[in-house]
Parts: sequence; C-alpha cells; structure tokens
Amino acid sequence: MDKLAAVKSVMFFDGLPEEKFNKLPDISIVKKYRKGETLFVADVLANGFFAPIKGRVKIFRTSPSGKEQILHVFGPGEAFGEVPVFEGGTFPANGQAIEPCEALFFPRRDFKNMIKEDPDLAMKMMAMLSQKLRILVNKIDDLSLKETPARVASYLLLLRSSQDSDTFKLDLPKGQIAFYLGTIQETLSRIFKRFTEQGIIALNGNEITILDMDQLKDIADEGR
Amino acid sequence: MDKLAAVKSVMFFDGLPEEKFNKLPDISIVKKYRKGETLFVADVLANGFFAPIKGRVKIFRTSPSGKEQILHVFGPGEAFGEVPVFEGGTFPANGQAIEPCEALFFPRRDFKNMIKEDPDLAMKMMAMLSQKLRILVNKIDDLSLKETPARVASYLLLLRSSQDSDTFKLDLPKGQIAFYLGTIQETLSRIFKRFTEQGIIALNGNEITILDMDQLKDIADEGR
DNA sequence: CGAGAGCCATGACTTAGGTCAATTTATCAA
DNA sequence: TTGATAAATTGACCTAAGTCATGGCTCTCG
Repeated sequence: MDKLAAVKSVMFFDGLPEEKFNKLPDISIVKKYRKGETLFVADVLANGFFAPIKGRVKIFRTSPSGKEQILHVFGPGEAFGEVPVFEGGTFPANGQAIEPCEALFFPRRDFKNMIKEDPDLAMKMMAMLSQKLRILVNKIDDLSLKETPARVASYLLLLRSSQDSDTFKLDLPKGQIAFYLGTIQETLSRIFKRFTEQGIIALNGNEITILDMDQLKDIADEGR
Repeated sequence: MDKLAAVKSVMFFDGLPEEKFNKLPDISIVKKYRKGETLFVADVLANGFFAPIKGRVKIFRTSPSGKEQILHVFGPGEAFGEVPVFEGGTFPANGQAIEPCEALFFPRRDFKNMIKEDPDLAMKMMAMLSQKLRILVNKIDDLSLKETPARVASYLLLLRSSQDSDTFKLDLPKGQIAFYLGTIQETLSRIFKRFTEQGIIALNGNEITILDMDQLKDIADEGR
C-alpha cells in the first residue's frame, strides 16, 4: 500500500479538500511493528498521533502487581495518540501491537500546525476527542457500576452488532478480552461456562453463537 | 458579579484577545441552580458548555440499582459540557449542583461558530478535552487496578497538595467522596478508621490531619 | 425547644471475584 | 510430526468490599 492510499484509509481525514489531503503523506512516516512490540509507554515523552493501516494496537495500563487494564483496541481506519499532541506531552497509557502492524505516524509539530490552519480538521479532532471521552465515561460506568457478567454480555452484544450472524468469532484471545473487561481469564472462563450451561451461548474455541439474545440483553443491563 | 467579570473568571478563556473576549457575554446566559438541582441528564439532548461562577457541580452516572459514580466535581474557573457540542448531541453523564450555584451557559451554535473562527480557542479546547481524557484514563486505572485504601490515600494526598497545611477540611461530605472513589460510605468510614488506628491520619468531623505522610504515600501506590 | 432529616459509624453477614495450582488444549516453528 | 510455548479450563480457597440493620450525632426549621 502506498502512502497516499494509506492516508485515504484513515477515517479521520475523510472529506478533507484535495490539496490538504495531498500534504498528509509528506508529514507522515510509516512505521512497522511486530506482534507484541511496544509503540509507546505511559508517562514518557511522546509526540504522537498514530493511524494504523494494518494490524491492531492495544492501549492499556498496568498495575504494579502486573494486572492489566485494556482501554481500547485500535485498528485500521482509526487513530490514536492525540492527547500528547495537545496537552502534557506524554501519553496517558501504553501502546502495544497485538498483531504485526503498520501505522502512519504524524509528528506533533507538523500535525499541530496543520490542524491550526484548518478549522474543519480542528472540528473533526474535537469530535474525535469528545467521542473518546464518551467511550471512557461509559467504561468507568461499566467498571464501577456493573458486575462482570453484565460487562461480558454487553461485549458480546457489541461484537454481534458489527456482524451479520449470531455465530461469529471473538475478535481477541480470551485473556485479552478479560483485560479489556477489567477482569481476568479465569473469571471470564467461568462466566462463559455459566452462559453455556444456561443455554445463552454456545462456544467452540473462539467461535461463539448467541442462542438466547433476550436473556443476554437482560444480563447486559443488570437484569441478572 | 456582572457578566463580563464572570467571563473573565473562566480559565478557559484566558489569553483571548480583547475583541473576542467582549463577544462572550453576548453569547452566554447566566443560569442559577439551588442545591441539589439538576443541570442536565445523561443521554438526553443537550447543547451544553457550562462555566460555573459560583458553587460546585458534580458530574455522575448511576446504576439501575441506585449506586452512584461521581466522575468529576467542577467549580468556578472550570468548564464542562463540551462533549455534546462537538459530538453526539447528548451529555454522557448527569450534572447536579451540590451547592447553590450560578453558571454561565454557552449555547452550542454560537459557541461552535466562535471556536471555528478562532484557532487559538480551538487549540485550547483540544487541550481541555485532552486533559479530561487523561483524567478519565487515570480514573479507570484507579478503579480497575487499585484497591479502595489506595484510592482513599491518593485522594487525601491530592487534597493536601492544594493546601498549605497537613490539617485541612474534606472538600465534600464523606458519602460523596465515597461515590467519587467508586465505593460506598461504610467502606470509606472503615478505611478512615483503620488509617486512624494506624496513626496515619487524625480525623475530627470533616477536618483531617495527615500524621504519617510517608506511609500514606506507600499506601497510595499500593505498597499496602 | 423538640422533631425530623440527613450524615456518619459500626457490627454481623454475604458474596463476587481474585489467587494459586494443576491439567488440558491450541498454536506454531523446526 | 513433534516438541515447546502459550492460552484456556477448572477446582479449592480466600478476602475485599458490598448489603442490611441499628443507633448516635448534628443541624435546621417550625
């Protein structure tokens, strides 16, 4: 994939006038990462803005004791790393490739200039930041007000909503899903088991089938 | 306080050129709320941007079973409610006055225009959004990776850092602090008791004294 | 002043979910 | 294919923290 095509695949730049668009490849750099490689570390000086064009990246924090909380997983078309561009200069969390990965990287300075000169791009950026705020508020709500089975059910419903069938594959290894949901493998495994025994889902490896959508929805909003 | 003075007290507008500044009172409305009054409700159409000039407002979500999670408490000089201006049109959480409160309200449309025409204001807005993202990421980290005593200790250290003495008053009723920390009154009460027994703090009503700063810091980063 | 309302403390009890450890099952490179 | 490494399951156990219930204290308002 050439750089211009790569830039085109980034949702964030959609609708940008041609002449601005053509500048983007010049101010960006293609970076490659292998599976498990670190893109950046929390609290160290970074000057971000990444847009993956292949593979996915997880954004996460870890506790001193090693437990991990995944905040988000970003794939092609999405973008991340804006925070240090505008404030603080450091990234609030860690970024690591969970798959072999290629990403466009926009150095802080040039990108900041560009956004300063283009009100539409600025408005898009504010929308993106706002959307991420909304997502994090929901995550806090989930973590502090819902119990784990409800979070698991919501997650399955979310996956389902971007599929065309009640049978689909989990998008991450189970251990990673657990970290995304603020829990651990063992707990997730037990919840899957219980859902299976109750005839709500069927699970075969990483392929899952939703058998009782209504009950799953009930559980997702805490209906027990 | 007249409107111009009120606008001046909002940090967010700091450094704005005179002529833009003078437009602000025209596009804003002063709203008053009594203690406990609701400013807005999550998920209903809002077109926000509030800047309190007197009193504080809590931003929170509640679970179906009634438990509350406070996301933030905003007071004079700060601003909130930007999310629906740029994205979605609804507020992600509820806002309620915890004290008699006066706030400037900037209707979406005018404010959006203003920000579109002023790159510096836009940059400030992006910085503010980024900062809030950072705060929420930290909150998620706290909620999912730390246990309650560590969160309590961090909270006390945070309060201390904006005071000039090791003795100071809690800024909220204890029940509200509990909700801010993602727990409940009883648990907080027990933790305060334990800290007191261990000689880490002394508590008298809502006046607290930090007796052993080192130990408090240890607990804050999970040192147990 | 006295009655009610809110706030806080504390005890008894329950439970969700984490830890540890032992196996089983996949995955993948050689 | 096989051996090795990682991922997932499952059981036994433990504990942080939530629920429920009671009682005291403080403040306000009639």
